[in-house]
Amino acid sequence: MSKTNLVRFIQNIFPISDSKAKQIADKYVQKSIPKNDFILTEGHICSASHVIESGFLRGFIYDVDGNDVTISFYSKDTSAYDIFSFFKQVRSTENIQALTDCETWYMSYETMQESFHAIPEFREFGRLNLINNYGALKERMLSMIQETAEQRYVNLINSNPEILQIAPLKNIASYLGITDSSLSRIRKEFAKK
Amino acid sequence: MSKTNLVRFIQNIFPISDSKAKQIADKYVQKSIPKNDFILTEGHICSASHVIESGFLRGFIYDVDGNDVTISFYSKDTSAYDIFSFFKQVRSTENIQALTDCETWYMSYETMQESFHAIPEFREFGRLNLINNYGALKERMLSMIQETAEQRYVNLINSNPEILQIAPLKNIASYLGITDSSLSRIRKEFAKK
DNA sequence: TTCACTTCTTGCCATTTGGCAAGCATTCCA
DNA sequence: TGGAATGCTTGCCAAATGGCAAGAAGTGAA
Repeated sequence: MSKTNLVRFIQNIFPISDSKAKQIADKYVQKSIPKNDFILTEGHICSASHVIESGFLRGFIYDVDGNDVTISFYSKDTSAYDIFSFFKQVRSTENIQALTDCETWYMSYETMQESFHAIPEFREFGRLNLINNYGALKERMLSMIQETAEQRYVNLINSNPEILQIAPLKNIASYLGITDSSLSRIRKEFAKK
Repeated sequence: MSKTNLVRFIQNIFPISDSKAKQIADKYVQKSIPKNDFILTEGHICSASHVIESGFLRGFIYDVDGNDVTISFYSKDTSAYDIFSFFKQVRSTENIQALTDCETWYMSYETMQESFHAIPEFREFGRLNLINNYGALKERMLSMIQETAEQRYVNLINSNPEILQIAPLKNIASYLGITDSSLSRIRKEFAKK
């Protein structure tokens, strides 16, 4: 499979020459993930970062009452992994499962460490990627503080409409911080408008 | 003023030799910040990262309705700055203000870039610091999704009791994602227990 | 095809939180 | 020191959300 999208993904985060971007892209390995397969389960160290070529994955944890709580959705041109577990090489509390068949490009922790060392531009790419992820997480936390559930739902419609067609309602509800009953009602109200 | 705490702060994030830690600490410059002074105002690029030796600061934004929303509290042995604005050198939407007189160690963006380049251990320290901040933010977002306002309040009592004595109730309330009236009631209920 | 399972909706009611305003105490200045 | 501003509490009621359960519709597997 062509690494065109992967190269574009890299250059989108850190604008560098095609040749440098290709050199980085070469470190990634293709992988097919069948629907419902896990790329990470809780209690394990996250060993690889997956850049998604196609398909959707879902990250979730089990809360103290055993409820499945969706932490994040991963779609095309995002990286699916537990950042904290991966970079600190500690056990993850998170599960990441394919919602659909997926094609990804992955890189192991070891390869990433070596590549950080060998390719300064990759180091910078990695740093910017981290910062972008931090910024996105902060945005999301602010929306949890400031916005109503309905506003968060509308944001999700606008930013990631496909996921609403793919993930079951209860997953979307827990991602938004509400119950599936409430989301069902919000959706009904929103449809009226 | 002695850089003992600063050196310990560095080694706590990334265990390295005293001499390396001191070499990094040397890049930080002392600064006194009087109560109510701002170290960052919205619309400006965050130009420095402040490691707090003593005192408390508060980060906040104004939401669409002009309400003051507290994003974070900064206390001893944390860094006060807008990570995204600082590392990407873009305008911040955030304000950071001293809640009390503060003593800090700061480093400018330029010095940090030079030091990243010159000291590989500092680079690694910076990366770990970013990852720790990411992890803390993720924890906080999860608590917004999973926990009740009262649980979040109790968490704050346990993790940062001093801030409850220093920051006004409405700041703490918006930090927890609720109104000051609600927090006042939650506090009353909690006191009964 | 059938049967179990999942998904989604909805009704009922409880709980949590918000919005607003009044009242009181404290603090901060001029 | 007087007056304004700020901070906190509380009463009243509305709005948002949760918990639970029932039922309809869709899905998947033997």
